[in-house]
Amino acid sequence: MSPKTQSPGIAFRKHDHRRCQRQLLSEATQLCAERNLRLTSRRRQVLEILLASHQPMGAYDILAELNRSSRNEQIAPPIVYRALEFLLGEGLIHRIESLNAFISCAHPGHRCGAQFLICRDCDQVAELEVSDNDLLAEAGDLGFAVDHSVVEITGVCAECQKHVG
Amino acid sequence: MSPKTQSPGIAFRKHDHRRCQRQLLSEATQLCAERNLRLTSRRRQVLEILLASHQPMGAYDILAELNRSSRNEQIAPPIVYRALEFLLGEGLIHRIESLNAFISCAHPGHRCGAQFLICRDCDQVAELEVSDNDLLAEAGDLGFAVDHSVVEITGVCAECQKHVG
DNA sequence: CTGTTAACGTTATAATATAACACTATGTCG
DNA sequence: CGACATAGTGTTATATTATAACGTTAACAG
Ligand SMILES: [Zn+2]
Ligand SMILES: [Zn+2]
Ligand SMILES: [Zn+2]
Ligand SMILES: [Zn+2]
Repeated sequence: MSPKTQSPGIAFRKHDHRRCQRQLLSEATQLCAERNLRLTSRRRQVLEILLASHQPMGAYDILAELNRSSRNEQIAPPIVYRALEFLLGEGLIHRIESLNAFISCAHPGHRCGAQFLICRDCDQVAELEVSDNDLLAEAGDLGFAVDHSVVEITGVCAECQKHVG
Repeated sequence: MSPKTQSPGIAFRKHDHRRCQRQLLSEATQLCAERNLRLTSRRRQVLEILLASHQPMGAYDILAELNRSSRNEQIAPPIVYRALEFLLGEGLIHRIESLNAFISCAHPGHRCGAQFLICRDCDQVAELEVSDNDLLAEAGDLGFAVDHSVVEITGVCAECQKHVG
């Protein structure tokens, strides 16, 4: 049996992230093996950068991180974007459209889109996994065949609401 | 009594768009009057460009359109972005994050975010107005104070599904 | 008018993303 | 093994989207 995925909203709760990180990387490795795909070192490198936190990162932040760790090579944007493209395609990461940023997936494997809560105070982002019935029903009524959905809710997280008062 | 707004999914149905356009522009004018805001000629110009269709347009497409219509001035990006910012703020248009594009709002006034169906075949975009209970419930459970929500569903519209088979 | 502010115009530049093409690693088959 | 096909990588240049900064003009209140 494969390891358990993270519960919704993990980023907003204290947890043993070291463990979380290891688990997600191992799930990714396994998933690529099952699908007969190559999680090359570049791809893993980019995934690991994103797995280091539950924060979203811009492509150029990732690029900078790559260039920091790997001395004496100068890595260029296409390398990052290609790795991101692969990881997106396999549902190992997500793109946050409203931030032009990328974030590691909290429960890899689902390719159909996720939902995010984005705190505009602390910039933390939590991935949910809600079945989005109301919307899908409406789409269905109009005969629309859903492919991918982007749901990004901006606001203030519980923690930050306390600190404002 | 103010004029009726468009029903959900208007862009996917045949309708008298000339009328639709006039109505939305008049609603916008009225709404700005009520709010004591200036719908200046630049702002109206940009709104009219977006009202010309129910299609999303990139900022630079709008810019090109401005430069086409107004001979002998060369308009620059900030002008467009500022008009867009105003229109967004008043809920007269929306930003489609996953397309980096802007679209006229089908029922102006609601500032809290909308839902879109985006056909990847014909590029048409329909605005819905669904109360998004499942998501808001989950956000509520986590104590998250919602501010703005982005919902963009990509797929194939009913019409395009026919033409594929 | 005259001071105050909002909107506009202009220039330059930042931030994000991709096209195009050459090179290298990986695996297949004779 | 060695030739081939293909997927992945590296490199350069450039496209696309968006904003900073600052001066000018228009609108409006006193
Ligand atoms: Zn974690
Ligand atoms: Zn927060
Ligand atoms: Zn219409
Ligand atoms: Zn369509």
